[in-house]
Amino acid sequence: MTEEHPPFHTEGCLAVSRVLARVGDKWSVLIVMLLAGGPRRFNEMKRMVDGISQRMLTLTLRGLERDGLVSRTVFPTIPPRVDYELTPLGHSLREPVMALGQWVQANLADIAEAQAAFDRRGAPDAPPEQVRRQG
Amino acid sequence: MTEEHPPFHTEGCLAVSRVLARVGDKWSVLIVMLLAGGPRRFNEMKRMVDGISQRMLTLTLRGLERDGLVSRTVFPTIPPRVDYELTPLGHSLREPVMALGQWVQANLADIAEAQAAFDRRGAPDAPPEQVRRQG
DNA sequence: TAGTCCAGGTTACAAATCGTAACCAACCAA
DNA sequence: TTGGTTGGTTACGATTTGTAACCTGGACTA
Repeated sequence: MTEEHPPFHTEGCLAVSRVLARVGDKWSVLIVMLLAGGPRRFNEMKRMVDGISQRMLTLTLRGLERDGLVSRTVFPTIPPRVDYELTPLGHSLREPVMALGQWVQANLADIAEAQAAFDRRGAPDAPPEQVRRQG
Repeated sequence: MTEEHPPFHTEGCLAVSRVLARVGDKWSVLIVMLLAGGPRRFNEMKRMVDGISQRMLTLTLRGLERDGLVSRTVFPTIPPRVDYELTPLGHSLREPVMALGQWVQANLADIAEAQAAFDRRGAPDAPPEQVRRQG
C-alpha cells in the first residue's frame, strides 16, 4: 500500500485512454478525416469509406455523435436525407489525429520491418530467447 | 463513372488507420505512456495499469513488440524476470500520443457533457454500450 | 519429503463486439 | 403491383476481449 499513484495511472489518463480508444478506432479515424472536408450524407460516406458496412458506419457515427465530435441533421424528406458534419470539437481533433497519422506514415516502413522480423523469429521454430542484460 | 478516389481513401490512409487502431487501442496507449518513464517488469505493469488482465497485458505487449515499439528482455532466473522497454521507435511515438492525450484532457469536459446530452436525448433507460461491469 | 510461493505466461471458456447480409419504412416512378 | 430510393435496424456467425484456472521450476518451509 501507500503506493504512489504513478502519473499515468490517474483517472485523467484512464479517461484519456478510453476516449482515445474510441476516436482512435479504425473507422472513426477515417470518418473524421472524411468529414474534415465538409458535411456528407450517409450513403455518400458509405461509398467513400469503401469496406465499411452500413452497420459499422451507423455505429461509428453514433459513437462520434455521442462524443460530440459529429453532428447529425435529418431532413424529413422522402427518401430521407441525413447530413453528418464535424462539430467544432471534431474539427479541433483533426490536428492531433493528423499528427499521429503523420507519425504512422513516417514510420510505416520501420513498423512493417519490425513485424516481419518478429514473425520470422517466432514462426519457424522455437528460437532461444536471447538474454541481453544481467539481472 | 463517378468513381474518383477521395484523398483519404488512398492505401496510405488505410495503412495509417490500421496502425492507428493498433497503437490507439485502450491498453496500448496506457502501456506506452507507462513505459515512457523507463523499463518495467511484467507484474509491475500489471499492478500499475490496474484493470488489465494478465492475458491482455501479454497480448498488448506482444502486439507492441511485434510493431517494434517495445523490446522484451528475459532474464533466465528463478523466478523469471522480464523487462519491457520502449524502443527508439516507441519513444518517438510518445510525442503524437501525448498530443492526442492532451487534446482529450483539454476536451474531456466537453466530451462528457456531449455524452450526457446524447444519452438524455436518446434513451433514458437504454444506455448505449458504456462500461457495464466494474471491478 | 511434500507443500507452497513467485513471476510470467498459457490455456479454456464466457461475454462482448465486429462484420455480412437480409429486412424495414415511406414514398415515387413505371 | 412491382421496383427503386435513403437511412437504418435486426439476425447471426466470426473475431476479439475479458476472466479464471493452470503451468513452470527452483527456493523456501514445515
